[in-house]
Amino acid sequence: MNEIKIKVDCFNLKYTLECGQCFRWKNIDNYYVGVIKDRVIKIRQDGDYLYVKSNNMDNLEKVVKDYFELDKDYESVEKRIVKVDDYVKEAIKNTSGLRHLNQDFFETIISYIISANNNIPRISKSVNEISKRYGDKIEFEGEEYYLFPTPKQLENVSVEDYRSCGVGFRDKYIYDTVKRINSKQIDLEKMQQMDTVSLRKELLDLMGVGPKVADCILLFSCNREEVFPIDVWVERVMEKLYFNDQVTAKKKILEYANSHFGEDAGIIQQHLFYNIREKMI
DNA sequence: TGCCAGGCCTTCC
DNA sequence: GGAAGGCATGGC
Repeated sequence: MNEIKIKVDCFNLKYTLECGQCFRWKNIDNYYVGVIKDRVIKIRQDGDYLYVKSNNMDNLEKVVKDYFELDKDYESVEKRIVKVDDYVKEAIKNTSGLRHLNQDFFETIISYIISANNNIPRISKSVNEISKRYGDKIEFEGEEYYLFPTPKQLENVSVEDYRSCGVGFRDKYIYDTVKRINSKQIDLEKMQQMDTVSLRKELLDLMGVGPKVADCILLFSCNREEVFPIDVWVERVMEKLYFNDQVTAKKKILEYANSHFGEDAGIIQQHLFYNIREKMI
Protein backbone atom coordinates (compact mmCIF):
# COMPACT_ATOMS: atom_id res chain seq x y z
CA MET A 1 0.00 0.00 0.00
CA ASN A 2 1.58 3.19 -1.16
CA GLU A 3 -0.61 5.52 0.89
CA ILE A 4 -0.96 6.20 4.58
CA LYS A 5 -4.04 7.33 6.46
CA ILE A 6 -3.87 9.80 9.34
CA LYS A 7 -6.71 10.67 11.67
CA VAL A 8 -7.10 14.40 12.34
CA ASP A 9 -9.18 16.56 14.64
CA CYS A 10 -10.06 20.17 14.01
CA PHE A 11 -8.01 20.35 10.84
CA ASN A 12 -8.85 21.72 7.41
CA LEU A 13 -6.29 20.99 4.71
CA LYS A 14 -7.71 23.43 2.18
CA TYR A 15 -7.76 26.39 4.56
CA THR A 16 -4.32 25.56 5.86
CA LEU A 17 -2.70 25.37 2.44
CA GLU A 18 -4.69 28.13 0.73
CA CYS A 19 -4.59 30.84 3.38
CA GLY A 20 -1.42 32.33 1.92
CA GLN A 21 1.21 31.19 4.43
CA CYS A 22 2.91 28.86 1.92
CA PHE A 23 3.66 29.37 -1.74
CA ARG A 24 4.48 26.06 -3.37
CA TRP A 25 1.51 23.73 -2.87
CA LYS A 26 -0.58 22.97 -5.94
CA ASN A 27 -4.11 21.65 -6.04
CA ILE A 28 -4.20 18.91 -8.66
CA ASP A 29 -7.29 16.73 -9.02
CA ASN A 30 -8.34 16.18 -5.42
CA TYR A 31 -4.79 16.18 -4.09
CA TYR A 32 -2.50 18.92 -2.88
CA VAL A 33 1.02 18.34 -4.14
CA GLY A 34 4.06 19.88 -2.53
CA VAL A 35 7.41 19.32 -0.93
CA ILE A 36 8.16 18.76 2.74
CA LYS A 37 11.82 18.54 3.67
CA ASP A 38 13.41 16.17 1.14
CA ARG A 39 10.34 14.50 -0.29
CA VAL A 40 7.34 15.04 -2.54
CA ILE A 41 3.98 14.78 -0.81
CA LYS A 42 0.54 14.19 -2.31
CA ILE A 43 -2.12 14.73 0.28
CA ARG A 44 -5.90 14.86 0.39
CA GLN A 45 -8.49 15.13 3.12
CA ASP A 46 -11.70 13.16 3.41
CA GLY A 47 -13.57 14.07 6.58
CA ASP A 48 -11.43 13.34 9.61
CA TYR A 49 -8.74 11.55 7.64
CA LEU A 50 -5.75 12.60 5.61
CA TYR A 51 -4.48 10.32 2.86
CA VAL A 52 -0.83 10.81 2.03
CA LYS A 53 1.44 9.49 -0.72
CA SER A 54 5.12 10.18 -1.19
CA ASN A 55 8.22 9.10 -3.06
CA ASN A 56 9.69 8.36 0.37
CA MET A 57 7.41 6.48 2.75
CA ASP A 58 9.97 6.28 5.57
CA ASN A 59 8.67 7.95 8.66
CA LEU A 60 6.07 9.71 6.51
CA GLU A 61 3.48 10.05 9.24
CA LYS A 62 5.88 11.89 11.53
CA VAL A 63 7.03 14.22 8.75
CA VAL A 64 3.43 15.12 7.92
CA LYS A 65 2.44 15.53 11.56
CA ASP A 66 5.39 17.84 12.22
CA TYR A 67 4.70 20.02 9.20
CA PHE A 68 0.97 20.41 9.82
CA GLU A 69 1.26 20.59 13.62
CA LEU A 70 -1.16 17.68 13.88
CA ASP A 71 -0.23 16.69 17.41
CA LYS A 72 -1.30 20.03 18.78
CA ASP A 73 -4.69 20.11 20.44
CA TYR A 74 -6.24 22.73 18.22
CA GLU A 75 -9.76 22.12 19.35
CA SER A 76 -9.00 23.57 22.77
CA VAL A 77 -7.21 26.47 21.14
CA GLU A 78 -10.26 27.32 19.06
CA LYS A 79 -12.54 26.88 22.06
CA ARG A 80 -10.36 29.34 23.92
CA ILE A 81 -10.12 32.00 21.25
CA VAL A 82 -13.81 32.14 20.30
CA LYS A 83 -14.28 33.67 23.74
CA VAL A 84 -12.13 36.68 22.82
CA ASP A 85 -14.97 38.55 21.12
CA ASP A 86 -17.71 38.19 18.50
CA TYR A 87 -15.50 39.16 15.55
CA VAL A 88 -13.01 36.44 16.35
CA LYS A 89 -15.86 34.03 16.95
CA GLU A 90 -17.28 34.78 13.51
CA ALA A 91 -13.89 34.37 11.83
CA ILE A 92 -13.31 31.02 13.56
CA LYS A 93 -16.74 29.84 12.51
CA ASN A 94 -15.83 30.42 8.85
CA THR A 95 -12.25 29.16 8.99
CA SER A 96 -12.21 26.42 11.63
CA GLY A 97 -9.35 23.98 11.17
CA LEU A 98 -6.96 26.53 9.71
CA ARG A 99 -3.52 26.00 11.23
CA HIS A 100 -0.18 27.63 10.91
CA LEU A 101 2.45 25.38 9.39
CA ASN A 102 5.89 24.43 10.58
CA GLN A 103 7.76 25.28 7.38
CA ASP A 104 11.45 25.16 6.61
CA PHE A 105 13.20 28.15 8.16
CA PHE A 106 15.50 29.06 5.27
CA GLU A 107 12.85 28.64 2.59
CA THR A 108 10.45 30.78 4.61
CA ILE A 109 13.01 33.55 5.06
CA ILE A 110 13.68 33.76 1.32
CA SER A 111 10.01 33.39 0.37
CA TYR A 112 8.91 36.21 2.63
CA ILE A 113 11.73 38.49 1.52
CA ILE A 114 10.26 37.99 -1.95
CA SER A 115 6.75 38.70 -0.64
CA ALA A 116 7.39 42.38 0.12
CA ASN A 117 5.25 44.65 -2.06
CA ASN A 118 4.43 41.64 -4.24
CA ASN A 119 1.44 39.44 -5.03
CA ILE A 120 0.96 35.78 -4.22
CA PRO A 121 1.01 34.35 -7.78
CA ARG A 122 4.27 36.11 -8.53
CA ILE A 123 5.81 35.10 -5.20
CA SER A 124 4.97 31.46 -6.02
CA LYS A 125 6.40 31.81 -9.50
CA SER A 126 9.70 33.18 -8.20
CA VAL A 127 10.07 30.59 -5.42
CA ASN A 128 9.33 27.79 -7.89
CA GLU A 129 11.83 29.17 -10.39
CA ILE A 130 14.58 29.33 -7.77
CA SER A 131 13.79 25.73 -6.77
CA LYS A 132 13.78 24.51 -10.36
CA ARG A 133 17.12 26.11 -11.15
CA TYR A 134 19.06 25.34 -8.00
CA GLY A 135 17.22 22.69 -5.96
CA ASP A 136 17.43 18.89 -6.14
CA LYS A 137 15.13 17.18 -8.59
CA ILE A 138 12.81 14.40 -7.48
CA GLU A 139 10.72 12.22 -9.76
CA PHE A 140 7.43 10.92 -8.48
CA GLU A 141 4.61 9.24 -10.38
CA GLY A 142 6.03 10.35 -13.71
CA GLU A 143 6.42 14.03 -12.80
CA GLU A 144 9.42 16.11 -11.84
CA TYR A 145 9.54 18.13 -8.62
CA TYR A 146 12.20 20.32 -7.09
CA LEU A 147 13.26 20.85 -3.49
CA PHE A 148 13.93 24.38 -2.36
CA PRO A 149 17.73 24.79 -2.54
CA THR A 150 19.97 24.82 0.49
CA PRO A 151 22.13 27.90 1.23
CA LYS A 152 25.09 25.86 -0.01
CA GLN A 153 23.40 25.23 -3.35
CA LEU A 154 22.92 28.99 -3.74
CA GLU A 155 26.52 29.81 -2.90
CA ASN A 156 27.53 30.84 -6.42
CA VAL A 157 24.26 32.38 -7.51
CA SER A 158 24.62 36.06 -8.48
CA VAL A 159 22.36 39.05 -7.93
CA GLU A 160 21.57 38.97 -11.65
CA ASP A 161 20.66 35.29 -11.46
CA TYR A 162 18.10 36.04 -8.77
CA ARG A 163 16.80 38.94 -10.82
CA SER A 164 16.20 36.61 -13.74
CA CYS A 165 14.05 34.42 -11.46
CA GLY A 166 11.59 37.31 -11.35
CA VAL A 167 12.24 38.58 -7.82
CA GLY A 168 12.73 42.18 -8.95
CA PHE A 169 14.45 44.64 -6.63
CA ARG A 170 14.62 41.98 -3.90
CA ASP A 171 17.51 40.27 -5.74
CA LYS A 172 20.18 41.93 -3.63
CA TYR A 173 18.38 41.14 -0.38
CA ILE A 174 18.34 37.42 -1.16
CA TYR A 175 21.96 37.52 -2.27
CA ASP A 176 23.01 39.26 0.92
CA THR A 177 21.09 36.87 3.19
CA VAL A 178 22.50 33.75 1.49
CA LYS A 179 25.98 35.21 1.70
CA ARG A 180 25.65 35.89 5.42
CA ILE A 181 24.53 32.32 6.04
CA ASN A 182 27.28 30.73 3.97
CA SER A 183 29.95 32.93 5.53
CA LYS A 184 28.62 31.85 8.96
CA GLN A 185 27.89 35.44 9.94
CA ILE A 186 24.56 34.05 11.01
CA ASP A 187 23.67 30.53 12.13
CA LEU A 188 20.18 29.35 11.23
CA GLU A 189 20.29 26.43 13.68
CA LYS A 190 21.20 28.63 16.62
CA MET A 191 18.69 31.28 15.64
CA GLN A 192 15.81 28.84 15.87
CA GLN A 193 16.71 28.08 19.49
CA MET A 194 16.49 31.74 20.51
CA ASP A 195 13.66 33.34 22.41
CA THR A 196 11.21 35.25 20.25
CA VAL A 197 12.50 38.74 21.04
CA SER A 198 16.13 37.89 20.22
CA LEU A 199 15.19 35.90 17.14
CA ARG A 200 13.04 38.72 15.85
CA LYS A 201 15.93 41.13 16.32
CA GLU A 202 18.26 38.83 14.35
CA LEU A 203 15.75 38.54 11.53
CA LEU A 204 15.23 42.31 11.36
CA ASP A 205 18.96 42.63 10.82
CA LEU A 206 18.65 40.84 7.47
CA MET A 207 18.31 42.90 4.32
CA GLY A 208 14.72 42.96 3.12
CA VAL A 209 13.31 41.79 6.43
CA GLY A 210 11.16 44.36 8.22
CA PRO A 211 8.58 43.91 10.98
CA LYS A 212 5.94 42.21 8.86
CA VAL A 213 8.28 39.78 7.12
CA ALA A 214 10.00 38.92 10.40
CA ASP A 215 6.68 38.15 12.07
CA CYS A 216 5.59 35.93 9.17
CA ILE A 217 8.82 33.96 9.44
CA LEU A 218 8.34 33.63 13.20
CA LEU A 219 4.76 32.45 12.85
CA PHE A 220 4.98 30.22 9.77
CA SER A 221 8.28 28.47 10.41
CA CYS A 222 9.19 28.94 14.08
CA ASN A 223 5.95 28.24 15.90
CA ARG A 224 5.88 31.64 17.59
CA GLU A 225 2.14 32.01 17.95
CA GLU A 226 2.23 35.25 19.88
CA VAL A 227 3.49 37.41 17.00
CA PHE A 228 1.01 39.40 14.95
CA PRO A 229 2.09 40.12 11.35
CA ILE A 230 0.39 43.27 10.08
CA ASP A 231 0.04 43.56 6.33
CA VAL A 232 -2.42 45.69 4.36
CA TRP A 233 -5.22 43.14 4.80
CA VAL A 234 -4.81 42.75 8.53
CA GLU A 235 -4.52 46.50 8.82
CA ARG A 236 -7.81 46.93 6.97
CA VAL A 237 -9.67 44.30 8.94
CA MET A 238 -8.35 45.58 12.29
CA GLU A 239 -9.27 49.18 11.48
CA LYS A 240 -12.71 48.10 10.35
CA LEU A 241 -13.47 45.92 13.36
CA TYR A 242 -11.68 47.61 16.23
CA PHE A 243 -10.96 51.20 15.23
CA ASN A 244 -14.28 52.41 13.89
CA ASP A 245 -13.02 52.24 10.28
CA GLN A 246 -10.44 54.93 10.99
CA VAL A 247 -6.93 54.93 9.57
CA THR A 248 -4.73 53.78 12.45
CA ALA A 249 -0.97 53.56 13.00
CA LYS A 250 0.42 50.03 12.87
CA LYS A 251 2.00 50.54 16.24
CA LYS A 252 -1.37 51.21 17.77
CA ILE A 253 -2.92 48.19 16.03
CA LEU A 254 -0.10 46.02 17.33
CA GLU A 255 -0.54 47.26 20.88
CA TYR A 256 -4.22 46.48 20.69
CA ALA A 257 -3.59 43.00 19.26
CA ASN A 258 -1.05 42.18 21.94
CA SER A 259 -3.26 43.24 24.80
CA HIS A 260 -6.53 41.95 23.36
CA PHE A 261 -5.38 38.66 21.76
CA GLY A 262 -2.38 37.87 23.97
CA GLU A 263 -0.48 34.64 23.34
CA ASP A 264 -2.90 33.61 20.59
CA ALA A 265 -2.42 36.76 18.50
CA GLY A 266 -0.76 34.98 15.58
CA ILE A 267 -3.41 32.31 15.34
CA ILE A 268 -6.19 34.87 15.50
CA GLN A 269 -4.43 36.93 12.85
CA GLN A 270 -4.55 34.00 10.45
CA HIS A 271 -8.28 33.47 10.93
CA LEU A 272 -9.07 37.18 10.57
CA PHE A 273 -6.86 37.44 7.49
CA TYR A 274 -8.23 34.40 5.68
CA ASN A 275 -11.80 35.22 6.59
CA ILE A 276 -11.65 38.73 5.14
CA ARG A 277 -9.66 37.74 2.07
CA GLU A 278 -12.10 35.03 1.14
CA LYS A 279 -14.87 37.61 1.24
CA MET A 280 -13.05 40.30 -0.70
CA ILE A 281 -11.34 38.36 -3.47
C1' DT B 1 -2.59 54.04 -19.04
C1' DG B 2 -2.08 54.01 -14.37
C1' DC B 3 -2.51 51.58 -10.16
C1' DC B 4 -1.75 47.92 -7.05
C1' DA B 5 0.49 43.81 -4.93
C1' DG B 6 0.65 40.16 2.40
C1' DG B 7 6.97 46.24 2.67
C1' DC B 8 11.41 47.70 3.07
C1' DC B 9 15.35 50.75 2.26
C1' DT B 10 17.19 55.23 1.79
C1' DT B 11 17.04 59.93 2.32
C1' DC B 12 15.83 63.86 4.64
C1' DC B 13 14.15 66.49 8.35
C1' DG C 1 12.73 58.41 15.12
C1' DG C 2 9.23 59.60 11.91
C1' DA C 3 7.59 60.96 7.20
C1' DA C 4 8.03 60.67 2.14
C1' DG C 5 9.71 58.57 -2.22
C1' DG C 6 11.51 54.84 -4.90
C1' DC C 7 11.51 50.26 -6.15
C1' DA C 8 10.96 45.36 -10.41
C1' DT C 9 7.43 43.29 -12.54
C1' DG C 10 3.01 41.43 -14.06
C1' DG C 11 -2.02 41.69 -13.97
C1' DC C 12 -6.14 44.26 -14.36
